[in-house]
Amino acid sequence: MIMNARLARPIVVAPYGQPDPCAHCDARSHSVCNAIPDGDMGRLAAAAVVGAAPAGTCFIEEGEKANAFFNITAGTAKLFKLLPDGRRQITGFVGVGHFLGLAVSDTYAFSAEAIDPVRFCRFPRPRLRTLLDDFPAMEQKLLEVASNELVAAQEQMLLLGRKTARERLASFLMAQSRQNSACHQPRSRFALPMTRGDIADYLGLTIETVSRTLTKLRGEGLIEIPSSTEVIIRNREGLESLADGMT
Amino acid sequence: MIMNARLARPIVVAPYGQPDPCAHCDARSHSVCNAIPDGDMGRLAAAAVVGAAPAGTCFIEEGEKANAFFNITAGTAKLFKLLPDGRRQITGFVGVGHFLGLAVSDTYAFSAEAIDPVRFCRFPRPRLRTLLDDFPAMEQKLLEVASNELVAAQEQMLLLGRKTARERLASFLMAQSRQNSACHQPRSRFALPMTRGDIADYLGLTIETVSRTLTKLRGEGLIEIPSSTEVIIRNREGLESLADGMT
DNA sequence: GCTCGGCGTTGATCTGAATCAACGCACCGC
DNA sequence: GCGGTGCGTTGATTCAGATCAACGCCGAGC
Repeated sequence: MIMNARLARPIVVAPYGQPDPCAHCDARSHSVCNAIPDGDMGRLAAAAVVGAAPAGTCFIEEGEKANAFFNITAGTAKLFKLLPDGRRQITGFVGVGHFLGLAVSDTYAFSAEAIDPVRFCRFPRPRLRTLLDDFPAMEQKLLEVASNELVAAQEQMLLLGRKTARERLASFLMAQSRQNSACHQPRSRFALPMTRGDIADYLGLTIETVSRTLTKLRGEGLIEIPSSTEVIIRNREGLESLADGMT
Repeated sequence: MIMNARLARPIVVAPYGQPDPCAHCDARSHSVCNAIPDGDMGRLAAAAVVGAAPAGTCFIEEGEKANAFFNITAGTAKLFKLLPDGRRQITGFVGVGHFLGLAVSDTYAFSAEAIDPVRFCRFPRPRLRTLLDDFPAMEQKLLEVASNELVAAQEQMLLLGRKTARERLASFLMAQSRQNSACHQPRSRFALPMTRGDIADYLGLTIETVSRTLTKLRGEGLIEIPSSTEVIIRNREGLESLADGMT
C-alpha cells in the first residue's frame, strides 16, 4: 500500500504573453472559465499563470501553504491524503477542466500528483477573489461544481464504508465507463490510465484484491481485459446491478 | 446494520407571520444567513417556510424531487445513503446552522432523519436562486461552506478507506469533542446524541465493533464512559495520535 | 543481448472485523 | 408488578480481504 510519491517540483512557466489565450483554451468548455463572457477573456488570462507537471510529480502537497487555485488544462492527476505510516487514500482522479484547491483553510487538504503529463492554469488566491467578485456567474458555477463533488464524495463514502470488493470494482468500472463517454454515450471499451495500486488506494483495497477481483469479474463474463490498462464491459446490466449492491 | 428509517412526514407549518423573525433567529449566527445585511432580513424571512421534524422522522428522502433547501434551526439530524439490501452509510451528523440540499441534480442524493426534534427553514429552490442573485455575499458564503464540507468529506474517505477500527473511533471522538467546543476550547466531556448503530454506520463498522472498541479504549485509560451517551477524554494526546494514525 | 526494476498476477496463510448468539438493563404500557 | 422491546455489552466463531511470497512480463539502460 505504501507508495512513495515522487517529490520533484513541476516547472512553472511565465504568464501568458499572447493575446487572449483563454479564448482558445481546450479546457474552457469543460471548466468554470466558461462562466466568463468572451469579451472579458483577457482579464481571465491576466490572472492566470500556466504551468506543467511531468508524469509522477506532485504539484500540490498536503499541508503546504495554499497560495493558489489550479485549473487542469491537459492530462490526468490523482488527489490523495496520506497517513504518517504511508497508508494512502486517493480521493479522486481529475482531468481536463477540473478546478482544484477550493479549501478555505490556508493550507492544502490533499496532495495532487500527475499521472500523465499535466498542464494547468494557476490562479493566485487574491486574484481569483477579485475575479469572482467581478464575475458572480463564475462563483455560481464554482458552487455548482463544489455541490456536485460533494454528492460524488458521499457516493464514495457509501462505497468505502459499506460495499464489498466486488461491488467497489464494479462501481469503479461503471464510473470510468461513464467518464469516458463520447456524446453522452458511456463507452464499453475504455482505458484505465492509473495503476492497480492507484485503483486499490482509491477503493480502500490492496493491489492483490483489485487484481484478483478483476480476474474474477472476467471469469464471470462481466468484463474483458484486453490489456492491463484497458477494459471492455461485456454485461453492463450485470455490472451495474453489482455496483448498486443488488446481490 | 439494517436500520428501518421511520418514514412519517414532518409537520410543516405556515410561513412567518411576525415581522423580521430571521433577525431573532438562533441559527443566524451559525449559518449562511448572516451574509445578508440586517436591513434585508425581511426578504430572507419572506423566502423561508419554517418546519419541524419529530425525532426519528425523515425530512429529506434520497431520490425524491429536490424542491427545496433546508437550514437547520434546532436539533440534530443524520444524513445517509442506503443500498437496496439495507446497508447504510451515514455521511454526516448536522446541527444548528447547517445548510442542506445543495445538490444540483433535481433529486436529493441522500436522506435526512431527525435524531432529536429538529426545526428548520425551508427555501423553495427558485426563491433561493433569486435570493442568491440579489445577495452575492450569500453565494460566496455557501461556496465557503461547501468547500469546507468537501475537505471534511475527503478526511472521512481517508478514515473509511484506510483507518483501523481503533483509529476510526479515536478520530470520531476527537471530532465530536471539537464540535462540542465552548469558546473554541474543545470539551473533554461531551454527549453522544446518536446511538451505537448510528456511530457504526458513520464509521463503516458494526455495532459490536464500536462497542468493543470503546470498551478497549476505556480499558487503556484513553477515555471514560460515564453513561452510554457520554464520553470523557482522559488522554487527549494519546487519542489524537491514535486518530492521526501514529499507531 | 543481458540485467534490472516496476507492475501485475496468482497461491498460501493470517487476521481484524463481521457474524451469530446470549444476556443485562432501562424504559414503557398495561 | 410484569412482559415486551430497544439498546448496549460481551463471548464464540467465521470469513473477506490483508499479508506474505513467488513468479512472469515488459520496457529501459547499457
